Amino acid sequence: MMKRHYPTLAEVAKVAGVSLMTASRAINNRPGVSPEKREDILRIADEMGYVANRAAQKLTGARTRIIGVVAELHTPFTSDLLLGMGAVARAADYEMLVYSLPVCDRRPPHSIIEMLRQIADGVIVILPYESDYLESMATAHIPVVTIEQGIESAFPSVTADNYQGGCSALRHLIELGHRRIAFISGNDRLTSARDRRRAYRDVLAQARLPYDPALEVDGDFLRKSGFEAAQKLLALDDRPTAIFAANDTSAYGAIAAIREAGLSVPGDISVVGFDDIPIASQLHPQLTTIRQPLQQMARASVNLLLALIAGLDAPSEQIVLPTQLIVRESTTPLKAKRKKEEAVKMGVASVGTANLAR
Amino acid sequence: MMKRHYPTLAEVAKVAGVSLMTASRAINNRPGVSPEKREDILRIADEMGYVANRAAQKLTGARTRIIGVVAELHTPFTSDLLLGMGAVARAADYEMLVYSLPVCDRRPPHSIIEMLRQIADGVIVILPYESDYLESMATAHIPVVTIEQGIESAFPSVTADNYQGGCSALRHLIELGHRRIAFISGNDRLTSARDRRRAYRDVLAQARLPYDPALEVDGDFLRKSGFEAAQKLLALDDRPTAIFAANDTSAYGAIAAIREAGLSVPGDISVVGFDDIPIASQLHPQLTTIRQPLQQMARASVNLLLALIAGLDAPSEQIVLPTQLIVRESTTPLKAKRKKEEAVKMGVASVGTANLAR
DNA sequence: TTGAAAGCGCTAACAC
DNA sequence: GTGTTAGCGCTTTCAA
Repeated sequence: MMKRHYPTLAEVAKVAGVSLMTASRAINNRPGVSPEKREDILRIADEMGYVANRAAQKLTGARTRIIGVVAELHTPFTSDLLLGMGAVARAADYEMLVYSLPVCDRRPPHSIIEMLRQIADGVIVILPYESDYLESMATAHIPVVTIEQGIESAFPSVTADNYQGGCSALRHLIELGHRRIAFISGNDRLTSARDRRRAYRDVLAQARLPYDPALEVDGDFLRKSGFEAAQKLLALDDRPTAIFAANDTSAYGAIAAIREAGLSVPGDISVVGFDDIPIASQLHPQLTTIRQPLQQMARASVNLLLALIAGLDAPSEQIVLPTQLIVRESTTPLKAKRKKEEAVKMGVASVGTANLAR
Repeated sequence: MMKRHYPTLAEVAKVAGVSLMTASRAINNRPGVSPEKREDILRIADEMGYVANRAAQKLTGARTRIIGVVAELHTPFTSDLLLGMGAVARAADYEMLVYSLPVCDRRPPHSIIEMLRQIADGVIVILPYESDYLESMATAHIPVVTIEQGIESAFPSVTADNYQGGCSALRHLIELGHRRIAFISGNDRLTSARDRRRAYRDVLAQARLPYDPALEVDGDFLRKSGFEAAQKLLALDDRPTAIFAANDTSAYGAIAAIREAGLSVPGDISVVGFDDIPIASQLHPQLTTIRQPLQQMARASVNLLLALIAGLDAPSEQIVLPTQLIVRESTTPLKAKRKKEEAVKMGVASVGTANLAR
């Protein structure tokens, strides 16, 4: 079952009756080989099942046509991003290998990139939440593109327009008539989180709505933090009628807390998330959210990296891609709620509570 | 910012005033170096930031201490498996690189494994649903371990005990008093799916319950198939009181269909899934399911592979790991439902079912 | 258009 | 203990 080994280029050359170099040129589609010989060599290589040894290629300083990716696999849309990147890479005749970044036990990014450097032609780093990453990467000897980091990155980077997305989310709520709108923040170590927070404050100001610090609760992008943040908000005397959560995961945490308190989404409180994770369209309620342009981010990052590899020494380029508001079930005009409240206050309880119960 | 290059072993040796080989031995922790020199060399290597070049190591036939993994990243618990495998690998001082298998555009597994062979010391393949995979892998020149494939694999493999898990799921429902239990199957090209189906039939037979083909609906592990399968089941004259879905994703699809029909889970129909995907404990209702021993599978597969790499030529070993029934909210005793039905039917009591309800 | 030689960074096998 | 030699599979350089 285990053949002795795969054929080497020398063996292919021998069978084809040419020198090593001619075979190399033919296979790498380089000039300097007569058409007949080239065809011959390619056929024989194929028959023999020849596969170029990338370790050997790399050693000589040549390209391996592999790109490396560093990513935290457990993060919700990482796999979508990776799938997209893989497709783009393959279309360019590149392979992609992923280094799975562990959550806690993290080794110096430096050494990971160094390992990938020995294999790949370039590296894309999908930055983790916890990020003292960039500093340690500074001396990479290989083209690097980062994703998910804002303008601060010293590397060429690709990111979603988090600020614009946050603005869309908030404007959507305001257009629905909401005035008391809360914000559940993400981990502010990430520029994406900071941009979303900034959008919240800016749009409130633009709309001349009062800014109430009690409505801005700290979170960390995780479900649990969304749950707890919502509990805090629900405990307020004058609780919000809408919540903008910094990401979908914490939005669903908030929804769970709202329901546990006997309230409904969007009946009592509208919720907007951010990211449009896959299950956002499947869970009940389907979540109104801001879609990250994952496919475009994947495409842009790979293309940028390939350009760097090709030697187009793009100066620290920052690509920012637009987001999209996706309106689903978790938001509703304030009007409905107003009416309901009025009904309750007027003592016409039966209708209102019947609705609430459902 | 870009230093010219990382130091090579020769350079370290030169600085340390020893020969290349002495440096190599010291760094690889091999015998044949005096303690003082060894310490010296290690210190200098560290100071110079030396990192062994794995491409070069691989070329000489030595170990790279990298394991390769082939996996479909979008499959629900793949990332958990990968996280676990990564942790185990790192604990053994191995790194792990993942090849993301595209969903459709698939290239010959052969060539993927061949690529990994040039980099890694061994490969773990998490088999995809669509699987004409194994044949094409047959000539791998490198240790290979497969996950998620049953006994048929020609390779050493690690798998969850799907049959036993299916039995637990069904017995749980029977113990709750259910007699009309439906099954929504998975993709039968996978042994895991076939084993779960077999468990369904066997336990029904063991419990002397009638087998009704109408209650066994084909699915493919996807949410949509669960949804549609449940719709078929709900359309039956005598619809089931419980459903065993071949995986959690299709179980949630079924739950969505049940709710859409105005029924409740578990009030009207109990549902058991399989896998215990992360959100199974977070969605409403929290899903009763069979937990795959992912951490153990991760551990076992890596350890098995490392053993093969170490030359312990384990004959095609098949490791089967036990699953665990996790009882949550989506299942409930039939009793409750029976009472409701009795009320509806205005007192048409059935002695036999009362006994069964226990 | 072709081929021979040198060497990428490392290790296994053999000297000393 | 230590160093020297050869070579892994390939590409780059240079010569024919």
